[in-house]
Amino acid sequence: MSATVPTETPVAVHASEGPAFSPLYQQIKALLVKSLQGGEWKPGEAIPSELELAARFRVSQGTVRKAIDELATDNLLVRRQGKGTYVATHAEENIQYRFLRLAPDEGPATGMARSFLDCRRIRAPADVARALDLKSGDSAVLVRRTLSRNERPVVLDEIWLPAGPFKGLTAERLSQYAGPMYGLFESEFGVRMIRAEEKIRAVVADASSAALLQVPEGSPLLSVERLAHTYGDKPVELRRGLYNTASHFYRNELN
Amino acid sequence: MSATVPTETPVAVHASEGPAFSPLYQQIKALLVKSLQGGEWKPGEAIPSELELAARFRVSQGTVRKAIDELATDNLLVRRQGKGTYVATHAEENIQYRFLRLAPDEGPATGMARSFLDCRRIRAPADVARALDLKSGDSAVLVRRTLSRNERPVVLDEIWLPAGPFKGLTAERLSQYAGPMYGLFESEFGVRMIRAEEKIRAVVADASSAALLQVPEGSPLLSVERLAHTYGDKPVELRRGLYNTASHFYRNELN
DNA sequence: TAGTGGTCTAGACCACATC
DNA sequence: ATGTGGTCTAGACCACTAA
Repeated sequence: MSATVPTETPVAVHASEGPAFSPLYQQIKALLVKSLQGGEWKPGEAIPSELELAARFRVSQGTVRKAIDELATDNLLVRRQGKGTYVATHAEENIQYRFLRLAPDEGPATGMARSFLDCRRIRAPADVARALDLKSGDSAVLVRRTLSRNERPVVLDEIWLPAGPFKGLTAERLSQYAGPMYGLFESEFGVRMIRAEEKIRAVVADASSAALLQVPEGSPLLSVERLAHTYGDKPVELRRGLYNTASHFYRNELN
Repeated sequence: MSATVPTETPVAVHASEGPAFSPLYQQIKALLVKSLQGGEWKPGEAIPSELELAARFRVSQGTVRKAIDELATDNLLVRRQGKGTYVATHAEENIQYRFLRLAPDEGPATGMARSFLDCRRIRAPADVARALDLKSGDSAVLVRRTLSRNERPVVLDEIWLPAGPFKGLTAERLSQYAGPMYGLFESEFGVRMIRAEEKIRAVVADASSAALLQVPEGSPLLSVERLAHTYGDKPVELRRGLYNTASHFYRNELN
């Protein structure tokens, strides 16, 4: 128990060592990320207390604290006063869709009904392969689905994933899983999404999109291309969404 | 010099005082915001050193530090190692448009050419009055302008401001001012924008928008409605933008 | 009551900018 | 050489949670 994790190799000290000085707490932060990435602590679990980590890394509590603080603002960890610090998880999140910024014009932002159209394995097109860092010819999983509110489809998503890490993903498993999709990815495939970039444009609906979203062909739609990354800024999901913004809007905060 | 600012009334101590416990550093933060709002330190100027502030508030440097840290992440202050801590300003910002999230598909994100269409004083329509917390019948300033890249218009903005604080704003002053518009608002009218929310939709161009943006009528455009706030979360600008996303996109980061 | 994170302090020293 | 912010420490005490 007390010795399962030996005192870590003391990190490089903060003496002037020529190039690339890095504060102790940044080094601790990197070590913690490594442990998270390596699965030493699983999503939803508590990590050791600050004092334990301080002993393990041979630094003061304050230094560990600063490292954890940054990981908490990065949403990799969640602090709970009196209880401990936990690995963030998509599974038990109150917010249904952590990255979905779509809100209804009126009424509460209730959950939306999912409907999976298909889930196929195909060779990744060149642009998808480029975005996901795949070699040309590598196969990918393509999932298509809609989200509806009040029986009306609002979102049409086309989700590209590298086939390797997502072996065994089927439309059935997607339908049966209750929580958010990223929760499934995390618990079943060990891929945790931590950050994403979106490129947003206005486009017009083509015939097939119009049919699926039940709008006239040529209607304006919001095109949202999301590239989601896991640890180490590795891109692992390319999601192309079309949003009907007739009674919804994409909300953003600028600071 | 040393006594121009007397020791501040010691803040409420952190004894259990029934309802609403607030950490010392939060109280310091509030006091600093008050000084910023009151103009004790102007945008671009340095605030007193951490040790000076610690003496003034009768707390430790670490407590002042934590308060300043939060104000820095809120973009109200800017820390410069070895020099001091400065009041953030829109005037001398490297980034041309702090809140504009539009990026070109190709090429660098160079500055865009502004062109002011008009600047009028009119009674605020009901929806604008509601957004800006004006009484119905209050007058407002309406500025219309375009932003162009490579001689092609990309953005058409309709900017609503409360007439009171912006007395004396004319199209001419807008055209003559070199920097970003928020820099003008800050230095000439004492209104500093701190935070904004945007609601984004896809729409189609009507006749007049299409003409100004040089696109066919019915083209898809990104509608970006921005509500910008100053200190105390007071809304002071409603900006309705139409973006041509044929060769540009709205970029967003999700954490 | 014990353990956790949260706050606050005082002091040392480092890195950076300026004179 | 001086002054600024940046890092790190050690220790005290508070607030919250759970047994």
